[in-house]
Amino acid sequence: MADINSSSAKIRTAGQDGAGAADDVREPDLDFELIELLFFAYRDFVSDPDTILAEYGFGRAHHRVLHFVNRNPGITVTELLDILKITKQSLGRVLKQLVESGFIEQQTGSFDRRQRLLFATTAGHDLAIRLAAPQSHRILAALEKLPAGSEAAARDFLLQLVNDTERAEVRRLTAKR
Amino acid sequence: MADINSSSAKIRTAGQDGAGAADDVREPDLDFELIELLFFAYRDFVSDPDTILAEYGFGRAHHRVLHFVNRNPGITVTELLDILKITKQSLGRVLKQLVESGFIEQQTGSFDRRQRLLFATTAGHDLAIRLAAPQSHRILAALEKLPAGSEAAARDFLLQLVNDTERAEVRRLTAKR
DNA sequence: AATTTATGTCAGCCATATTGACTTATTTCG
DNA sequence: CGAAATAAGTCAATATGGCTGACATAAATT
Repeated sequence: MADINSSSAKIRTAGQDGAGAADDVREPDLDFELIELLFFAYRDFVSDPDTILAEYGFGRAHHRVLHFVNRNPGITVTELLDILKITKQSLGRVLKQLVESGFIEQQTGSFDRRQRLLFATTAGHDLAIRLAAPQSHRILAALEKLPAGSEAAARDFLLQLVNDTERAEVRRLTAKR
Repeated sequence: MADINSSSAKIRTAGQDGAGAADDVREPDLDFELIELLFFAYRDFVSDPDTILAEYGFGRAHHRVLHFVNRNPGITVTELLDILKITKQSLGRVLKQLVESGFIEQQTGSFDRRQRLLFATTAGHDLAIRLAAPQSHRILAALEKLPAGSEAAARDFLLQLVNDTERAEVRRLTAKR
């Protein structure tokens, strides 16, 4: 293997040139710590259900859809799209698979017959609970190691991270029960 | 459009049948609230840099690679794979693009000449900062609305969400400066 | 009656991830 | 020294989950 970059151009190094703080790597006004912790926490948090999902040939997209349908019985397709922030086509594929495999059922709306209200079947509910369990255990295990009030603090922090325009809706969806 | 599911099978509904709490939707032992808040917070948090990335034809994968290279000058490919938890092939593609477009440079390791140490170029550093800025602003704006101590509480909570096996390493990577 | 809305679907494309096998260079170890 | 292990790069094939744009149908609204 030949050497790479033997004539090194302008790269940034971590000091050690004895010239003082001229090439300081720190960027003190940016909260890298929380940026990275959000990445690492989410990385491990979403990986929990993967082995369960693999049993059914499902992916994380199926998980998200099933979760919010189970939690919001009778939700419409449009409402689901607003939550997931994906396109109709992207949702359509996984939703169809969940319906065909018997985890979600559709009912024509009684007020507005254009709507297809979505419900988890018993199997869908059971699977949603199985998928939520390891994530919930991870959260509760974390909170057990932290002082009282940490759950409320975490809730408040995460809610404030949500877009201003979405916060009321997210509060409604998450805090209702 | 024909009706769907006119002969409805076993679906779960949200009460309203006058039969009491027999089909209660709540699952009191699962922390759905924090599960969902993590989803919503992360959904909006990672969307911040998208428009900047689109300027360069990059995606979120490029962002993650550039971020951790910029923050860890001289990181090896193996270390980067451990952080991102993706395969060598997945990393290879985006890393190659970042090198070819001049945001990351490689240097042969001096101790171990098999290694390719990764560094952000000046352009890479500048882009990494541009990408981190809206995420950091989102975090700081959230913390401004919350009581003192919320930053430490958020940090502690997120760190505890990380896998036990990874926590020490994540602490080392994030808390170092 | 015309328009808007909710949903579904087609065709195609792109980004990002996977596995498994294999190569090269280099280091480490017996 | 020679064998084995390691770091990195690459190949081919495949899957998932996003996207756009266009179009169709049914039903509600104006």
